[in-house]
Amino acid sequence: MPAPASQPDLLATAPVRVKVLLPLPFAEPYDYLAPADRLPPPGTPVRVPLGPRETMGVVWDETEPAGEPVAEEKLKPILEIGHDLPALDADFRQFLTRTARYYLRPLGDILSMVIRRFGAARPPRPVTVYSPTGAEPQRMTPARKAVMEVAAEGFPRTAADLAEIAGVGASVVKGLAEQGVLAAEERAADPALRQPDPDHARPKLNAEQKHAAGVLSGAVGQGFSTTLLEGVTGAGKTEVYCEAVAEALRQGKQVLVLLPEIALTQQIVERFTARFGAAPVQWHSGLSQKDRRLSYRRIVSGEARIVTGARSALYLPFPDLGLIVVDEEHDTSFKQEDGLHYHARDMAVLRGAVSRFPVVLVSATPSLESLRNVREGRYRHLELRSRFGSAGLPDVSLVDMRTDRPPPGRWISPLLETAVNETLEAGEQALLFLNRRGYAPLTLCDACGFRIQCPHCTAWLVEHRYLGRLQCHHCGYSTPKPRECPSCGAEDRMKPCGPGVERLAEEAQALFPEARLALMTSDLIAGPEQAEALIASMNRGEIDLLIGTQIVAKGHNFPKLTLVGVVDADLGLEGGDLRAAERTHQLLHQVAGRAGRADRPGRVLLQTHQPESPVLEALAAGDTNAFVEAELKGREAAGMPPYGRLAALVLSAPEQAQARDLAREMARAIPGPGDTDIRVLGPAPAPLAVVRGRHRMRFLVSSRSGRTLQGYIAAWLQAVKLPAAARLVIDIDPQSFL
DNA sequence: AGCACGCCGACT
DNA sequence: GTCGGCGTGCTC
Repeated sequence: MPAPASQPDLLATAPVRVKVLLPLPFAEPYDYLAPADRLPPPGTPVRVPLGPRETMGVVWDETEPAGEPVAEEKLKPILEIGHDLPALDADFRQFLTRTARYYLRPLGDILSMVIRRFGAARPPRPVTVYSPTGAEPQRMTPARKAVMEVAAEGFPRTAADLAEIAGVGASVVKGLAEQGVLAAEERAADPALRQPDPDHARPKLNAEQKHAAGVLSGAVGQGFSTTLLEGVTGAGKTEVYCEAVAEALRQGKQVLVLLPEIALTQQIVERFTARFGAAPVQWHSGLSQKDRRLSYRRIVSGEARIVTGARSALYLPFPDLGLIVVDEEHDTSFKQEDGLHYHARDMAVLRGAVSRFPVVLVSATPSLESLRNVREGRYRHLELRSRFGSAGLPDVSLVDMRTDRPPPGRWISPLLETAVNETLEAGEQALLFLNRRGYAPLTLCDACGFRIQCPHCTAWLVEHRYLGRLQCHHCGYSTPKPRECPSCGAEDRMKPCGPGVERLAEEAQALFPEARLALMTSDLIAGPEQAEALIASMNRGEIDLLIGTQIVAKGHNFPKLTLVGVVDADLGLEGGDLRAAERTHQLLHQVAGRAGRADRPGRVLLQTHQPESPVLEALAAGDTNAFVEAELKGREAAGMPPYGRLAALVLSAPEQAQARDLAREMARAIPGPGDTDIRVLGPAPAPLAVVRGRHRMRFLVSSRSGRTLQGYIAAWLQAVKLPAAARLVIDIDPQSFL
């Protein structure tokens, strides 16, 4: 806050125009005034007036004059420089600009991701802590004695802490301080961070790992490169990329390790702590506000040298970033699908390109995008074989559900049932995997056939029996399960239809009454600590049969697990999602990686109605290369990613007729065919035609040859004027088409 | 994103 | 006759 007296002084020299980018949906920065002799350089955070209010912004680079400059008399002065806020360096500003251009979003929207965090930069107010001076109190009372004993432990503590531990009132501490028995001292509330040591515990690497580690470390400090590090679970990928992390530390660089799921961070944190002798700084949505603020300050000050983070960590202004590792690079949760759509893996590569440092993508089952980039020579490729050799791979077999049929209303086939029994009798653990949350995905009236639908969306409501409610997995709507049919009024005729994990658990408990069973799903696990507790319990052998959704298939290692049953291996193959086959393959490969890590050979049973599908055949044969080869050929033939490109445009409006009419209007503005290979499909009702009461129409834009679509879409949209009630969401490289 | 300005229904 | 609904548009 500038002293009022200094205001006239600020404007004493002729003020000049400065570009300031605001965290609002504007593509261009606004002009403000700053004193010529104290010109804030680009990247400086500033507070500026905007209409009747104020907002934070960032001084931006001079841009190409977009048109008429704003009239001089409209310009307002910058109010304040954000002294304790992080400046955005030129590379980072360039990164934001490129992100905006790639995803066709106003630059200000991208900046808002950065500015949202500014609140965390303010240091906490210093606290007063007390430690003994060595002097004796004038009169020793029991209360004073208790305080002195706690203080003698040697850690400076706040008055409140001392009093609480000693079990006395805070006034006792104050009294001792006044007498000079305790010395007061101001302490910045951020404790010092223990720094990682690149040479703390260097692992023994085999020849292959050593080679890979050498290549990765050698790339650090040598400009931009992208390397795909591929290797099955247990092949030592983490140990290998940690050598590159160590090299970056030696060069004084910060390192960002991106992880797809909070559930995964705990074990990575432990491994990093063991390797470097200090815990990495974490950044993810599960942090408390206090921890997040602390992490933020450590990251933007450069104190944090190794940061493990979720995708949003990419948009933190690291002052010294010199390496990004994207672990589990194939994971679909790197693509943010709401609000700002961006793919953290792709943006990590962009970040490295802009700032000229290496990026390492790590996976047991790389995405087809990355594999193609390897084939085209854009990415380096390092492969690690399993240290157990191929003998460690589990035995995958298909269960044909058309012949090996479970009884009606059940989903565990006799073959799978037998296998589970054998496993449990041998004292080993089994896992049943079904990627469907809840009890039943559909509830219908067996009197009239009525199906319960979400009132706001076009999705069925999913029964969650432990909650006793029906829930919409798209908008979160939930309602108690009705006893009467909402349509015909028949009582007690609402029947669950199809399996969810909760129902599968019920079936399993009935089939295996002796088994100690645990259910692991994203909605039953409150946070990383709970996930960790469940994993630990599994490792201690307190669970015989684990039942779960996707969440169980993410990077855990259960040594006593020897059987995995995939209850519906077809699930991912339906629904017209172009990546379904790839996802199924990755998922099963990951699940397969769980089984039989130690001395026991693992078994995987895939229940399917399509045992002859090439995907399942390739999996049963354990032939990953065959799968990748076939899938890449198919994508190329279809002109689909990673060969072709896609973008989805979803137009939504409160009224169906309005959405339809506006979509037609947009369709009329579609640029003529010209000589391009770009095609527009639609408008069609989006797969989820109604979400949160808004009616959605979708266009799909595709280029078979892989030409970028951004220019085409931008030109198209320039010709369209939409009313305020309508919203248009552009999704470049959509993952799911919902 | 906010926030104001601006034209049509139920209230003192 | 006014208070207030949120549709449209502007903010350097």
